[in-house]
Order: sequence, then C-alpha cells, then structure tokens
Amino acid sequence: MQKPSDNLVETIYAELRLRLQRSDVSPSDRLVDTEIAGRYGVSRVPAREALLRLVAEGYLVGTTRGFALRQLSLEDIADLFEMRRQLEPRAAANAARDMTPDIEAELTDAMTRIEAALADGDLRVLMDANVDFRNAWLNAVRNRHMADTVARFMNYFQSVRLDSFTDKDMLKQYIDGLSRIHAAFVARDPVRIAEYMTLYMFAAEQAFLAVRQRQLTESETARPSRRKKDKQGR
Amino acid sequence: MQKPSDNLVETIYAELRLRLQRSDVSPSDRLVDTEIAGRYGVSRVPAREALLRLVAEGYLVGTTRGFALRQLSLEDIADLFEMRRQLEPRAAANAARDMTPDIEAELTDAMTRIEAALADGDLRVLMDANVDFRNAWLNAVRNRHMADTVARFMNYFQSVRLDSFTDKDMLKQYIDGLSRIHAAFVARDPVRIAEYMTLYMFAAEQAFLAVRQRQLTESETARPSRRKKDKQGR
DNA sequence: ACGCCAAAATCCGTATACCGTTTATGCAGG
DNA sequence: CCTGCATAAACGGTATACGGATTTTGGCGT
Repeated sequence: MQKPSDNLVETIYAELRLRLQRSDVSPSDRLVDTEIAGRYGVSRVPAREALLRLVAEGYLVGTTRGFALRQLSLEDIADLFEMRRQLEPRAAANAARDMTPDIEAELTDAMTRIEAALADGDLRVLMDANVDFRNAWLNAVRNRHMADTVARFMNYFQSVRLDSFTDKDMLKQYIDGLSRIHAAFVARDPVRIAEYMTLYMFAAEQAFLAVRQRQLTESETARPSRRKKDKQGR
Repeated sequence: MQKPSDNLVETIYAELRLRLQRSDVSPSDRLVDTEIAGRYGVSRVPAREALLRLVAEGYLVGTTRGFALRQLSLEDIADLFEMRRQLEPRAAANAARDMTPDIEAELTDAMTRIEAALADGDLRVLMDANVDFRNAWLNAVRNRHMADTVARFMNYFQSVRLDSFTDKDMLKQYIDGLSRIHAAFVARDPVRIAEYMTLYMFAAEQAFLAVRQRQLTESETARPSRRKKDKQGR
C-alpha cells in the first residue's frame, strides 16, 4: 500500500533531494533534465518537473545552461539562520516533549555512529549519521508543517556542510553541541533543548559564515574553464 | 529588465495564487489544466506546472478529477497557527524596525480602506484592502526568507477568510486588532507590535477553528449526485 | 597572433499526442 | 425503481517534437 514510487516525478524529486542532502552535488555541477531523464530511463518531463520543484523550494537555480546549486550569499545565511533560531529551538522542544522510545533509540544510534565517525575521521559516514540524527528528532515533531519547514531551512546548509567540517576544531565543537543536545533529548528536557539549540544555532551561523566567506574570496581567483563531463548513453 | 512575466508558468502561477488570495476559488471548484491553458491560450504544460507548484506549496491538492483547494483539518489549523505565532510577531517587529515612510503610507491607506469597507459592509473590498495591508508590512521585512515563509502560512487562510467574516462580531474584533497593530506600526514600536500580533494570532486561531468546525458539520448533509454504496434516509 | 563573426551545439520553454486510471453515463436485467 | 455492468468521457501522467536563446566552437579577416 505504501506507494512512494507511484509517479516518476516524486521518485526523481526524492532521489535528487537526497543527493542534495548528502552533498552529492557540488556547486560546479550542472543538473540537466535530459541527463537525469536518461539516467532513469524516462522522458524529460518528470525530470524537469522534479528540478523545477527544487528550484521553487530554493535549493537550485535555473541557469541558461542547466540547473545548479543555489549559492547562498552572506546575507542569505544570516537571514536563514534568523529563521532557524526562530523555529528550531521550538521544534526541538516539541520533539523532546513528544519523544517516543523508538525515536530515542534512533537518536542514540545516530549519535553513536557520529562519534565513531568522528574518531575515524570519516566525513561521509559522519554526514549520513548526522542526517539520520536530524531526521530522527524531526520525526518526533507532531506538527508536520513545523517539521517540514524546519527541514527545508536545514537543507539549505546540508549541501555545503562538508566544507565546514574541514576545520577540525569546528567539527569537534559541532559534535560536542550535538552530544549535549542528544543528552537533553534523552532527559526529555524541552527547556534545556531549546536553550542548547539556540546556542548551537549561533555557533553554526558563525561557522557557515566563515566557510562561505572563505569560499567567496577563494573563488575570486578561480575562473573555471569549461569541463567536459563524460557522457553515458543507454 | 524588470520582467518576471518572462515565462508563462510564472505568469499563470502568479495569477492563480492571486485568485487564491482573493478567495476567487471556492472549495467545490476544480482547477483543470486544460481549462486554464485554454483561458490563457497556451498549452497544458505551463498551466500544469503552475498547478503542480501550488500543490507543492500546499495550497492545492491533486485529485483524480482536477485540482482542488486543500481543505484544512482542525489539526492543520492548530499546527499552522503554532507556526504563525512563532513567526509573525517576530516578522512584524522586524517590519516595524525597518519601516519606511512609503510603506507606512501604504499601510495607512490600506487601513483607511479597510475601515471604510467595514462601514459599507463590503466584504470584497475589505478583503482586498486586507491583503494590501498584509503585503505592505511584509514588504518592510528585510529578511525575504522570513517574509516569504510568513506569506505562505498566511495564504493558507486567505482562501477561507470570507467565511469567518460572516459573523459580524468577529469581523469587528478582527478590524480592531488590525487597527491596534497599525497604530503600533506608525509608532515604530517593535515590542508592542510583537505583543499585539501574538494576541491577534490567538484570536484568529479561535475564529478559524470555529468557522472550519461549522463547515465540517454542515457538509455532513450535503451529498449531491447518485450514490451506489451508501443509502440516504427515506 | 588576435579578435570578430558566423555556424553549431546545448539546453530551457512550450506544444502536441498518447495512454492508463478513475469517474460518469447509459442500458439491460431484477 | 433499483442494481449491475459495459461503455464513454474526463483528467492526470508521460513521451516526443519544435523553437528560441545562449554559449561554445571554428575559421576568417586584419
């Protein structure tokens, strides 16, 4: 009865969004409907509609040459974090209030994997576990409108998060914050959750601003020549 | 090149959303792509994409027989107002802080028209002026992500607002709340704005819940066309 | 060598056509 | 009259095709 694969647009959209969440798409990549359509063995229409939806949601921008990751300006980052500060502490507090044992187990599992990945220095695993952690507590939020909106604002940053993790100190600080939040979730303490989350938001904003600023100054020099992507037919 | 009307999808989308904002679409209406395409003299594709975007944003739902207004459940209303309480007081406070003379003039003009319409009992004019008032202060919000998100949550209710206005007492109360908010905008008082807006949100939630509940009980009886399974009382 | 311009390629936007599913309609049997 | 069933209509989903704008490519003139 569970039919997420009912229509092609939904399938492709979900797949693409997952790729964005996992930073599988780099800022220099161009997503072209024909290429995606070919990869799924369908026509342009479903691929295009999925892309347009991602554009409407603000994840992508349409260019004259394919769709690309939206590049956040410093102002965007500040504005988006103003929203996150407004929403996430409240959402997390609600989640703590409505937490169930299964979700707590998911959270703990994800947290364990995050710390293991930190020890191993495996960024890819760390990011996946991080997404799991995030999705787990969002699932405890009863208010779906709230959970979806929060998820959307988080996703804007998911696609660049790897970069901010290149700084080891920042990464350590990030995991510490997460660990504290996890403990408060386990303790079912909505007030402290809201508090920790608020502090976490400010730290995260600084981290992303720093990362983005570095990217911007670096890209002053790099004027990319055209790169050929290998073609694959089917 | 200030032409957002470059492509057809954008044009049709904007037009349809305006119609939704102005309650030009009733819950029993069915929006069909071919019909819309015909009205604009274009093919199905742009009409369909505009409709799908409205579905993705939650304004419409796709049925097997055309697209229809999304019907908010009582839980939806409660959840959406939880979001509005979280966002609108802050957004309005920001607007008060960043208010410019032109926007204040727009606000005052809209407020004047609202009160005139109230005196005339002209609901249509009142609703239009109400949308203008709302858009005016949203334009003062520098954080576009915030303004857009707030607008989206407001729009869910714009399409049913006329109903809540059938109760004269509620209407009067509504305008009083708006008038107080307008005064605080003119006074550039972010703190009071946030306060008034919060109170206003609670009142509005009660009003919409009451309206929706009445709608739901009323629709128990309305059953057109011939049925097969379910028998009507003799 | 260098730039300028035209031809080619790429890719978005839009149009048209087909198909499958769901709903309505009409007809025959009780 | 009601019920069941077959047939038609409506509509969403998808495929394919065309056009136009923009970028790339390649060669020609200076």
